[in-house]
Amino acid sequence: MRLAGGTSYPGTELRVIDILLADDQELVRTALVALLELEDDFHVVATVGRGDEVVSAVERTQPMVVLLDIEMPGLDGISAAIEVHRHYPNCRIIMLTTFGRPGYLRRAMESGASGFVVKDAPAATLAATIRSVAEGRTVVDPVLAGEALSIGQSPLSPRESEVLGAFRHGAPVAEVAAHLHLSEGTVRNYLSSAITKTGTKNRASALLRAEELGWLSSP
Amino acid sequence: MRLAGGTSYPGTELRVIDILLADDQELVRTALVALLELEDDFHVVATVGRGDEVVSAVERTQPMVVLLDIEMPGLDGISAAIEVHRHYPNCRIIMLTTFGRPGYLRRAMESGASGFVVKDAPAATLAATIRSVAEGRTVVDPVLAGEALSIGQSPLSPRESEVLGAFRHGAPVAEVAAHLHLSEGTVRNYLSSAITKTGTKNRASALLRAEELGWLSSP
DNA sequence: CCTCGCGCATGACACTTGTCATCATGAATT
DNA sequence: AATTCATGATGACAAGTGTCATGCGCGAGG
Repeated sequence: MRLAGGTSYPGTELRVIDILLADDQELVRTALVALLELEDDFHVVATVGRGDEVVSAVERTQPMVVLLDIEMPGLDGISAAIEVHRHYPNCRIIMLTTFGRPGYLRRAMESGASGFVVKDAPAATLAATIRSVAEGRTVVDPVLAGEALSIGQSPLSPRESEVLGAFRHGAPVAEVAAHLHLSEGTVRNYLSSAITKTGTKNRASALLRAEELGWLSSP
Repeated sequence: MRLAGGTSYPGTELRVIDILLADDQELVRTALVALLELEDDFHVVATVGRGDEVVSAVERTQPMVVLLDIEMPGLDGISAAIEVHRHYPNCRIIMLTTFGRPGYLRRAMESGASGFVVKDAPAATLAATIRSVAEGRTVVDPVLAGEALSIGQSPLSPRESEVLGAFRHGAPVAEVAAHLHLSEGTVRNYLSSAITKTGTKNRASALLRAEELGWLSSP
């Protein structure tokens, strides 16, 4: 069965695409395998539930395409993509994630990914993306791509996004300052400029906005 | 094929369980359908992507079991469960969610659900839960049930959790006070006691803790 | 070379938050 | 009838937070 994309004529032999799937939720992972295996030109050769298991699984199974969720324990999807791309540059990577954060998209593509699909997309989109990417093309959800271009990249300096991100657990300034080996004043200055640049009025909303745009560095 | 649970002998006729699936992410929804349809005693009669479409879909298709994600646009899963349970008390409900918030579990069961499965669980667990629930039993992940019992219910008064929840978007006190038609002082008092009861030091961490335990009222 | 941006720091100031004491009301218990 | 308790309010005070001016050193680019 084919959900979308590609062409196959009677008598044409099928080129099976070997896929590795990385997603932290077991049920979703298994379900996606069931979905992908409905296509007769897809074959899932391995699945992993942690980012830090991706590279060794790629080594073992040599898949053609790797589907990577961004939110994963151990190692996030972007970092995993960088690792895979460094060791196996011929291996195609598709990011598959819940949120279409424009900043994520940019970093994903810079990390060596060839495709970006949100979990809100229909199954046909995923199938079509896998086939296109396997053939060497680069595929990004057009809506997302437009958003990413219109919003542009993060206005936050690396340090600003690092400091802002350090407040994700609601710690007070003093703790964050100690943790980053900075003075409290410095932390408040970075915070202040991050608040200004995000167009918000306090750290909490700055954090929310930065997060929804994918402007925060490493989790 | 059967992943787990139940018994079937050669010659025994199969009782097919009609299922309605509600999940906001199209890809996950489709994938879960593919997974469930692998079982020859499951049949997915309808899927919806919004909480406020659940009841009418139940009316139309009269499923035996409803699988409800908690996070959904339109109407959250718990409220949807209450509606379904009121109109169709014979229809069995299973909550299927990303997080095992103990508070969610409690409210889910009070809302008339018969089962609670986290998306981290293996597919066999879901299948077994569906079969058990269809036969009239009540099934809750034992780990989760233990947690819920050990933590107990929310110590926050309804008003406290409402006020605390109003800070989810990072608004300052003045705005929240205006929005809730309260004086600023009152808001700060509720906030203060919520902070105390969650054992935290500021509203941000109070919010995080309350959220992770499922202590906040309506989204 | 010299400016510009970034990283880092200090100190001062105004404003926001968190805590506490106190008080009033109405509903539910005892 | 007395007590408890959630709701709602005020005022005062201490901490925490956000802004700004100012300073220094460094590296990249005009």
